[in-house]
Amino acid sequence: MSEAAPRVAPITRDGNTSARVADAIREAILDGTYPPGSRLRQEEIAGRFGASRVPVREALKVLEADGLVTLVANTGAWVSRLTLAECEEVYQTRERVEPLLLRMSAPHLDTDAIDRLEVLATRMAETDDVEEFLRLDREFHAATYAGAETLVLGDLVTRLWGATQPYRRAYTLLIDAHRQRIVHDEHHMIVTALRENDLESAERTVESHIRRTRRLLAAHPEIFTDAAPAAP
Amino acid sequence: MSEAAPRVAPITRDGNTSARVADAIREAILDGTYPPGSRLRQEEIAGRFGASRVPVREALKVLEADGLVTLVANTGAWVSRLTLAECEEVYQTRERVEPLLLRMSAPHLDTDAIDRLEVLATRMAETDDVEEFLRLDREFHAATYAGAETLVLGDLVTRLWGATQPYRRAYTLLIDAHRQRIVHDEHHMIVTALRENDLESAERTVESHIRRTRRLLAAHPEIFTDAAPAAP
DNA sequence: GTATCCGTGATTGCATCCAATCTCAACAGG
DNA sequence: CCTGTTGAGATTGGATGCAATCACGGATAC
Repeated sequence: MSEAAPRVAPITRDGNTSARVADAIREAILDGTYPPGSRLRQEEIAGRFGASRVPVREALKVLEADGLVTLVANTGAWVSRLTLAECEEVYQTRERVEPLLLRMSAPHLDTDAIDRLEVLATRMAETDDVEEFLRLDREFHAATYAGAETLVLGDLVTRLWGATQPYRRAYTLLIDAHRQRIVHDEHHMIVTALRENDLESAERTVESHIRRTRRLLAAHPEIFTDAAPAAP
Repeated sequence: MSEAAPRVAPITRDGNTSARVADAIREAILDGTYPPGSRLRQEEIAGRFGASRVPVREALKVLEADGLVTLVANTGAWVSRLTLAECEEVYQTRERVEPLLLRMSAPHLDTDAIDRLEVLATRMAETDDVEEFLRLDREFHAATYAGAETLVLGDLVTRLWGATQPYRRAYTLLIDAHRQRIVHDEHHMIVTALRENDLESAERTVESHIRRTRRLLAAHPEIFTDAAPAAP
């Protein structure tokens, strides 16, 4: 490893080092610290967390199942890179699945929760910072789904969001998305539909919200052709 | 462990022991060898495969991400057991996602492939053996999706099938599903829709095919209350 | 100048060993 | 008779070390 990375976490012996490592790597991928195509070396990561390579390997396996990391036997691990086609596939899947999750969540959202959604939607329209926009966007949609008492579907949607996060960031940087009024209109439409308990309308709105993003991504294939050391 | 389990596989050193172990455990869960709720001991599995516990643990992590195994830190691993509500959730997800996968697959299925589908559907209607019925059913639907050149959606559907496989088996045993004419009618309807390149009809048919199964499962909650040593 | 073939260093995969934690049954107390 | 506690055994979690494999640069042939 090139430089002596400082230990990010103190030594804990709580019996789930690999889970901590997985969460930290996931976080680093989602916040852009590890961009798509970058190599993940076991020893470097292990050093960074004051752990051995065993829990790191387990974490990488988990992240591979999450679709965030691509492993090649005897060769190494890279942060997954999606092609445009794969990204569209994920978005199409989201178009089908997120309306369902919203439908399951809606009945359990009380007035307070919906008020908070409105606040988030408004703050999102006002911020100029891309990272904050992304964070609020994620938080908003997560909050719309928070009522769902699901075991598998919530995890699935989280995974789908995670897989496309780097491209959402690139696209937001490119498009200046917070300026696109339609995005915020859609968010407020979702809030209204939830307030009025109109599940049909809520479902249709998220669906077209996602579809619109997919089509915009498809209109900017250059996002997917950035050069960087990558796995095949 | 009670008896010395024979080595199932010869010693290979191809650099992916953990993948082999994961596949084998998955297989064992899907074919009912390890029923839901049964405990998976690392050492026993390691012995069975002539491997050490390290690759076994990696395999268990992967299977946990697949939803097939439930891990509890410092305690152990169990084959996942779904509640009726969770199972319905998975089925509802499948109702949304599989039509999409079929739509993506259909254009790439040639006449030969569709002929083979018809053969599978017919054989399924003729068999009396539950295990064979399950195998053919799985094979039929997998074949309808085989045209899809997807990276994530195919895996997702495979996962969803895997998570519900034990309950599909229990339900088939209970219901004598191969006698239910509607099942085979639906299969043939899918074949016909594919032959006529009618994507809308194909989508709607798989959707109701899955929905019907979900409702039948919901009508037999006793499937989910079998007593067995289980994780909380 | 280009393509092919090693050989060395770096990196991964796995087995073994030790520490930490949980399970479970026997036991003491109410 | 029931409940809470405790200690031995079983089981998991993680660190270290070694063998296998791969990446990559230099040398050689054409």
